[in-house]
Amino acid sequence: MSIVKTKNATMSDVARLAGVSMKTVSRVFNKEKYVSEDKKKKILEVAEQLNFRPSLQARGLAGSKSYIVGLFVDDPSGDYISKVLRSILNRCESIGCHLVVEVFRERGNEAKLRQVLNSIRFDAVILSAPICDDTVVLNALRASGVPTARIAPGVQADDMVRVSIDEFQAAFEMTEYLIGMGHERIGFVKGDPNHSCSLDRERGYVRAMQTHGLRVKNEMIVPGLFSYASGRQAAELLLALEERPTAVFASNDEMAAGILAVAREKGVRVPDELSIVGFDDDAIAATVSPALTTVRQPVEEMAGAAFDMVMGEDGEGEKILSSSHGFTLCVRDSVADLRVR
Amino acid sequence: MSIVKTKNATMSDVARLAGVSMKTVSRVFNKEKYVSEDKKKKILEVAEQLNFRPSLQARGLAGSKSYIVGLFVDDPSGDYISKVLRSILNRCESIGCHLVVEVFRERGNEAKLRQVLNSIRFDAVILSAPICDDTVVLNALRASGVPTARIAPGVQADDMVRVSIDEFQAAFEMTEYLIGMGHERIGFVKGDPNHSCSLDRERGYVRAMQTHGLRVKNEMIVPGLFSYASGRQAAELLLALEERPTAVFASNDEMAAGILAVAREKGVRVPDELSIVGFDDDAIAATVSPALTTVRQPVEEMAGAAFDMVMGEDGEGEKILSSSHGFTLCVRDSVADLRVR
DNA sequence: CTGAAAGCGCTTACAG
DNA sequence: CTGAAAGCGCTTACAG
Repeated sequence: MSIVKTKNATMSDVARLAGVSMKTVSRVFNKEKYVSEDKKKKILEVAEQLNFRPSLQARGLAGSKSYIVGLFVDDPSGDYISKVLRSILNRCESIGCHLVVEVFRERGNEAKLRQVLNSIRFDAVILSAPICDDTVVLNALRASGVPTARIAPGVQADDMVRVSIDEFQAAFEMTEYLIGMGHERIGFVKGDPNHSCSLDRERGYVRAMQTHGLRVKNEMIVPGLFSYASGRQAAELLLALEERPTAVFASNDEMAAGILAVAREKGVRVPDELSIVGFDDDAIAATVSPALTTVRQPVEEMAGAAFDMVMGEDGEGEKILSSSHGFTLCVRDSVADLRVR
Repeated sequence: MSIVKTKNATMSDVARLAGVSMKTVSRVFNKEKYVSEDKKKKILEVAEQLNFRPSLQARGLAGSKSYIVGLFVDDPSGDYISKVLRSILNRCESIGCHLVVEVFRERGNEAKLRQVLNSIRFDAVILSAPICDDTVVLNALRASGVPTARIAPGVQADDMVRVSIDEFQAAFEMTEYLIGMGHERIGFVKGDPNHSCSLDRERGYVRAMQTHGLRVKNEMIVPGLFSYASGRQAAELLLALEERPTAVFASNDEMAAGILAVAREKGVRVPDELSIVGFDDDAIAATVSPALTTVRQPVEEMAGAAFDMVMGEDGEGEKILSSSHGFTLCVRDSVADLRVR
């Protein structure tokens, strides 16, 4: 019943057995230079034998680095966050640090913020949307001095790392694509208004319509929340219109999938009677049928870049604080070419 | 450029300003009893004013608790893990501890295991499949004395917490459901052989077939890996058969979605010409069209139970080490009733 | 109900 | 290239 819990070896154990001081052992594990090869070898040998690793808690307390990076999300679900997670976890592994995930469901949750920021010392914190635009969070992070990276931010914060794509341009091009396929009555489903990209995407749509001399009707722009369910609701509105759109641009793929489902239930053929496009190239986009034409954004690459920049901030030389990433129009089967009719 | 990083207040700051010893402050923050109400009030007041929270790193080093729980996964993606994550993150928040996620891609990765287990002191570790059956991991965890919970484990380990559903029975009932709908030629797509549930589900299928006097043909059982792509491959095999199945039971919903897509591409009508059922009630199940009939397992409830049990292990009284959860047959639109023909 | 002392396992800042 | 001392911010084990 009472299994002996083998106590971990400590740095001083290693030092003693290797016949050196703790400081020298510390040097080896922190990859500092100025350790003679033979001592280094001996230390590594003893450490291996004792199965020694420096304690995260002890280093975090004693030193200036914590080997912990934080990822703050509003919701840990969904394909988008999965990609972010996967990418960051890979990076953490390769540099030997660890990821702590924290959930901030509502905006400006100061209690949670203090709880987290005052108790854990992070080497860096990465913020996904919409938290990356929560000024309460940003200010607290700034006050605490933790290097911070923001993925797809909206509000200005020039002191923090940011990665993004040109949301406006991507939506503009997608809309132009639809127009190029002969569509004129194009509906638009907005994203969650809490996400700054929602407005950018909407403006891209509007601008493209205007640029091509097409009328932007209010009834053609309906609200959405980035969820499948909200996509379904949007579809109900759009399909109830007297003059139905021939194409709908949903601000993300989940909503596009919801629209697709409703269309099918109502016997509206996609893409023949209704073309549908999304945004993100979420896993769902290639899965539904017809597969969704969408805007692919390189989420993993972006999250990786955010990590690299924010963890490199302390280095000497000029620091890179911002990177803009490319997007691709991913053409699949959900758009009809009206020009061939 | 050089913003003053406001140094966090420490417990001794609070003690000094409140006119008590550190130990008393410590008592308050650890909710120990035997602190007079007035001192407690004063301490809380000062702490609030100083915005004080006990340091995770310091408590972890000094005390027996670390306030860190680990979640080990083989892949952080997918709806299943998202649910696990969400559930555990909720629990962590409510008891004031933090989640560290670690990825173990291959089995028996001793290097990573030592790295993680020797450097971080966890209060508990939660293992998802298939890591929960990796004996190297289990032994290391046992040796380190960290309370461990396993979600849907296969191999025996009576000293560890486990949560599960009756995979065999669920697959049995789903197969019986298909048989009850008049199907006799029922194909089966296996899951990833690394997951113990795969074999259980297959056995449930086989047993149900036998129980109802139906022939289990080898060609009707095809391999799969729980991925959408492997579902597609399985569909190619099954649909190329001279005697096609009238129904296919995929070991999870992602594969079922892949089968559905291939069927549609080949002009095979679902469910009229081919019924398809899955397992998990993954987000994708309700999203595809027709919506998939599937087995719903209460993943969040299971993960929550795992957390509660493993964190309660230290308590006095008998500890609950195992919980079995209910599943539901979730009937949607992907099965044809052959009896009405 | 309260507190003084020691110690957790490292890194820092120095000194050599 | 190497090391001795102090200290990080708490909890533990005692003593009262």
